[in-house]
Amino acid sequence: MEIRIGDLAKRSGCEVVTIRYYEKEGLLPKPARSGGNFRLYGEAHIERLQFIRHCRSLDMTLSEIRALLGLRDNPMQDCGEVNTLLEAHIQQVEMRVSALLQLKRHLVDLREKCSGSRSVEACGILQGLGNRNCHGESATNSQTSG
Amino acid sequence: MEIRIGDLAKRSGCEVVTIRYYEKEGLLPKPARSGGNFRLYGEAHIERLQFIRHCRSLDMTLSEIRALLGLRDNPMQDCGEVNTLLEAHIQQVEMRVSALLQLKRHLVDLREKCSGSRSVEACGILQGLGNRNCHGESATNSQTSG
DNA sequence: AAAAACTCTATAGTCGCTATAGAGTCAAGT
DNA sequence: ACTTGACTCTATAGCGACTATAGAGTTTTT
Ligand SMILES: [Zn+2]
Ligand SMILES: [Zn+2]
Ligand SMILES: [Zn+2]
Ligand SMILES: [Zn+2]
Repeated sequence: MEIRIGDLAKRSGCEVVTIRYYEKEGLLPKPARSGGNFRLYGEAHIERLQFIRHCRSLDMTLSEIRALLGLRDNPMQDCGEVNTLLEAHIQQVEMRVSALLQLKRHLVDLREKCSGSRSVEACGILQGLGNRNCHGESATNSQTSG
Repeated sequence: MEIRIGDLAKRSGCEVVTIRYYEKEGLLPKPARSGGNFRLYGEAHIERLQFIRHCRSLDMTLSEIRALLGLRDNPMQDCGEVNTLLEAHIQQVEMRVSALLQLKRHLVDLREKCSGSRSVEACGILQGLGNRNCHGESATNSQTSG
């Protein structure tokens, strides 16, 4: 059961170049080669690539995935690290969600500011964007002394 | 009122290199130079950079910001485009939020799968990640025929 | 004058791919 | 055997929005 890179791409829903990229990044082990130097993949590669794609669909970074693969490759280990990693990832996602929601609220506020007037000059949106006190910059920026 | 790049950076809460980058990208006009070839900025630059940073804090891309600046530079125009751009941006943010929420739900489901067992091999999380049917791939992937 | 702090340009790196160029390989048709 | 076409190979550059570095020059402070 040896398939070529194109078939693997089809099976995994991932581009050929991406597969080669994963190989270069050390996520996929180097496969056997045919006489004509084509990559030949087996079941293990297929399954591993699906694992990677699954993790990617969950927005994990390649380095998170590398860590998970490393754990998977040593099945005798304690799975505590898996939990830790997943937990950290969930928190990252949560943080991004709340940041985006705050963002959206601000954007919607901004949208209200255009009273449907005509000129750009009078548009409340652009005025709002030009106003530095429009929304709190306290979160990221705490060094005001100088 | 001419300030140097470092002061502008402090005022705008943005790195020196980033300011130079904005200049190269055409978002900030080339400033005057001192005898020693240092950039010298005036009020207009400060205000414009604050506008840019404000937009960036709303996660707008530089090309969206470029468009807004272009509109702002021609104040007689109709502000309809401003609205359109903002509306599109809000929708993008909304889409990202819902994608992230779906993601989070999946991640939380996954987290439940680890029953606190010990070995990585038996960990439900890794098993879940290895299972291609774990979550619907119908959204992105519709070409199953071949 | 010397040291520290700032600025200059140019270049490469980040992440997770995507796109391109130019060459080689393979299977099918004639 | 020859050609066509689909596939694959390596190597390199580009995306976006920066960040980091090197090596030189300028200004300010001591
Ligand atoms: Zn308006
Ligand atoms: Zn604001
Ligand atoms: Zn577990
Ligand atoms: Zn899943």
